[in-house]
Amino acid sequence: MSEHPTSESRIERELEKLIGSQGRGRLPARERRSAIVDLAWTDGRAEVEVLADHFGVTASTIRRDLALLTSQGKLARTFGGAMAHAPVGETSLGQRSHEAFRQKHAIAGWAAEQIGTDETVILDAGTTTAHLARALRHRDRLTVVTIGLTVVTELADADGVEVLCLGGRLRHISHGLVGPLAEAALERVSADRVFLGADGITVDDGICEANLEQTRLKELMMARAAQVYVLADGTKLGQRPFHAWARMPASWTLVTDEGAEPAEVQRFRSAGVDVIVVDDRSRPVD
Amino acid sequence: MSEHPTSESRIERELEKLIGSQGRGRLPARERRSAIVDLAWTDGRAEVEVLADHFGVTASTIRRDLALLTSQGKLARTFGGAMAHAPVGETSLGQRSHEAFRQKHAIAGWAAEQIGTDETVILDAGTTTAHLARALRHRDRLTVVTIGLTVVTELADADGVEVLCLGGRLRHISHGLVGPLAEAALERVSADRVFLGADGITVDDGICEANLEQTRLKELMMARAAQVYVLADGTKLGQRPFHAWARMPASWTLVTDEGAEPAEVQRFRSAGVDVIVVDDRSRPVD
DNA sequence: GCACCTTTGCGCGAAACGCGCAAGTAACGT
DNA sequence: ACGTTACTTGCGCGTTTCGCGCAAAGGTGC
Repeated sequence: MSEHPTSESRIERELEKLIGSQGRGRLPARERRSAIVDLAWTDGRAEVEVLADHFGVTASTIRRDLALLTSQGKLARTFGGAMAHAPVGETSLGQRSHEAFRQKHAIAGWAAEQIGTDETVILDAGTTTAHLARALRHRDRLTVVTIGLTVVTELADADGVEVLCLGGRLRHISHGLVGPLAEAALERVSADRVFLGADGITVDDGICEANLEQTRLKELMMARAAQVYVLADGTKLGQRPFHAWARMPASWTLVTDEGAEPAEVQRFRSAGVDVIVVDDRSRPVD
Repeated sequence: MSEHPTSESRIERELEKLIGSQGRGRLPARERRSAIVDLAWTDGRAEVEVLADHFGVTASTIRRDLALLTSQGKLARTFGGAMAHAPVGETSLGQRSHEAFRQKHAIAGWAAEQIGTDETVILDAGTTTAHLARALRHRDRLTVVTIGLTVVTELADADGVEVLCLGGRLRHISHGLVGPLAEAALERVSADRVFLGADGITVDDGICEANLEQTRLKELMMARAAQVYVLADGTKLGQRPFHAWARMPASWTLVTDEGAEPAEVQRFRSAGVDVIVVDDRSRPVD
């Protein structure tokens, strides 16, 4: 148009101030960003153009905001805008379980195949059992009893699965329930199978955990199920990271992946443990 | 180069087939898409170029795949690629609570202010109480007792808050726990305050819910707390969507927003109910 | 063998991106 | 009160990415 497109838009901005095109003045940057997160949370996603229009700023500004918020982990950037960043890993299995996704997925896959229709299974807390829960989402006529928040979350919308959540105090680190309430509830149910996770597992002492509250619960779960499985990727075998132990029953099954030391596997087999080594590769996701 | 750039790349493709540049042939479309989801889940995100290179197809194909998978809700599209889609609305408060975000947020904000240090509060299941839980995330020296899965999820990483999850059978529709296990656990705790949600609330009959299992639980929760609050946005007042009712105690507080009918509010006040009407606007998020 | 559907590659115009610069604004110290 | 500093915003511009349409290739069933 004229010689100075810049000065023209400056005039527009002046006018904007005077007449308040967006009404009641513009929000400070900080509030605007907070509001963006708000909006994104409200309807899951927010588009750049819409936001720019809504706040009366240019798309550039919105993009900068989104870049900032993304770097802060409050949002996730998409093509035309951003989406509410459900902190994958906090609620579900995400970054947290990146370590050994394939292994855990494969182990969980094998475990899921063992569970028949109309059975009742107990699932421990932990990322591996969360994978198992995920594998059970589309199952029908199945009852899952659990102390794991991640497990419940995975099955929250699995209409075909009956989910029984034992109560208890929430351990923020593991997202599992522990304490008297869990133990009392456990006394009121029994199951066909129990699938346990483990911070470490040895032939001599059994499952290793951070404290006795957890190991006690694991022992109780084992006592309430006919068949006991321990799901532990190869790195857990023979490890003793803590000093609380859950003793194993006479008969149980160890499910691990090919990353396990053959010598370690042999040690378990020699002790009469039924050891399953699943193939990491070629197990489709969903 | 030559007159036909197309024919040149066709030759390249021919060569690709013969020498197997990507090794062992190309995956069928269906498997490739599955593998893309797998990869995205594994490391959280996947870039178009990387995927194209990995599968030996063009970026166009990958984009089409991503578009398809996005429409199926399996992935979320980002600028240079895609990311693992943690379905926000399923786990936490997302689309589900879209309806009345501001109202619920404001109500929850007021409720949070009532809770003092070292108190124990019972939180019902529901989106409004989930908002309340969210408002309590950064609190310290506080015990939250709940039957709401969304509440537990919100507080899963709130290290300062002691979370006691009552057990029970999971209602997939409301993400709440019900049944004998929940009732039994409730008998073992009491609290300073209880915050209840409601599908409908009337002066004469009290809280309206879909079935007696829930209303029974609500009555139990009310009996276990010194102070009773019902959090219900304006649209819930006077509503009778179902036919199961929870009777109210002699003294209780109704917390609603300005969307409530003044006549309706007056009806509650006349009946001796303590009614709080919070301001929807100007309550910062987080 | 043929017709039909799906998948793939490619080109091209449109959209979105982000970087750098300049101008404006708020906070702070002297 | 004034200047300095840090921050924010708008704009231009080159770059990247997107997605649509078309034609060829591959697969399937009659």
